[in-house]
Amino acid sequence: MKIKAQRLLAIKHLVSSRKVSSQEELVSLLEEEGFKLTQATLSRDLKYLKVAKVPDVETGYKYVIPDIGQKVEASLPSNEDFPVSGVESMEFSGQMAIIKTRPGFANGIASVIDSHGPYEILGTIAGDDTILLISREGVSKTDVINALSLFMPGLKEKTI
Amino acid sequence: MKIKAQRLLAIKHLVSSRKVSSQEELVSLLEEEGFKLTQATLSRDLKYLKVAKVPDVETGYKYVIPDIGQKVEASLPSNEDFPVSGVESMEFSGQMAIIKTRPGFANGIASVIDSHGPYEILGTIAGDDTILLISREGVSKTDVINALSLFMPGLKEKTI
DNA sequence: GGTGTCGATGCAAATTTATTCATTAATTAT
DNA sequence: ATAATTAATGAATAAATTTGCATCGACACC
Repeated sequence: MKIKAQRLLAIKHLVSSRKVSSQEELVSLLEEEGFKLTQATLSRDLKYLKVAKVPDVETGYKYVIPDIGQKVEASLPSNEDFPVSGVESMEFSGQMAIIKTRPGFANGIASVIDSHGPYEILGTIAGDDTILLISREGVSKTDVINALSLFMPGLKEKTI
Repeated sequence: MKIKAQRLLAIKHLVSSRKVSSQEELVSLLEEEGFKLTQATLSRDLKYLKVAKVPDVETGYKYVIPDIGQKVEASLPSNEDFPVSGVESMEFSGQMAIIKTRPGFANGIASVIDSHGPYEILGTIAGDDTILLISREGVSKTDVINALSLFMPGLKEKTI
């Protein structure tokens, strides 16, 4: 049906161009554009479009269009276990860990860790061949290793 | 009762390892792992972790951990309250603090901190976008924030 | 022309999720 | 230590979302 297709398009456009925080709000916006529908229908539309509801700092919640090709890490394509090959060792001290890398690799590896941004890791700082990693309070060494292992398989074997 | 951080980790793990389709379901799963909490708390946890609810063909809906690339906030603010404008966030862990900055800003901001040399701050180390700040023993988190706020107004709002 | 099927939709109920309020526990300041 | 703040949480409630059911209109077929 013609109207529905246009409406879906309008929904996509609205959702991606501004922060919509509830379905009722979106119904109003659609009405301003000449679409007449109820929230129930919108719920079905959003499900059809796979629009997700995600927490947002500013507005509490917002709807987002699913990203299609997003699994890119620009600088390190198609080499998933590259990072770990640069790691020489990993050792803990309290809630800190020191990761020794091959010379010059520390920054690259740290940026990989940062880009994955695991909840467990508060932050990292890299020198030339050493990374200092600070883990969040209440997080165990095992937690850290597990979190990193998700994208750095084999890391466990490097820990002392 | 276990610690909140552990619960957040458990939530993260559960959500990423299976398709959870409602908060009540997740409350049950958490209970099986020994966490006792209500749906209200879980709602807050999910908001904190920015876990999104997304339509799923199999289960209707599911929760997903936020993906890496979604920070498309490419706004370049004015230098009015430099250097705090370069600060993304500040978070404490024990007597350390991790300050996240915009890429490349860490050294500049750290040197500003060093040049003011507040008594409360033992020292800083800067990477590219992260500063590790070590505070003196006996100094509270608030002390640190207050000291820094003297020349970095608005920093308090950046702390997590 | 009837009649059946199907997709779209509204209404209202059911379900799910978010928030308010009050209380308690932690942390920090005096 | 004691007071003052701040953070965490549950119970209850409000708000938001999903869904069952009935209807309507378009189309196909007899």
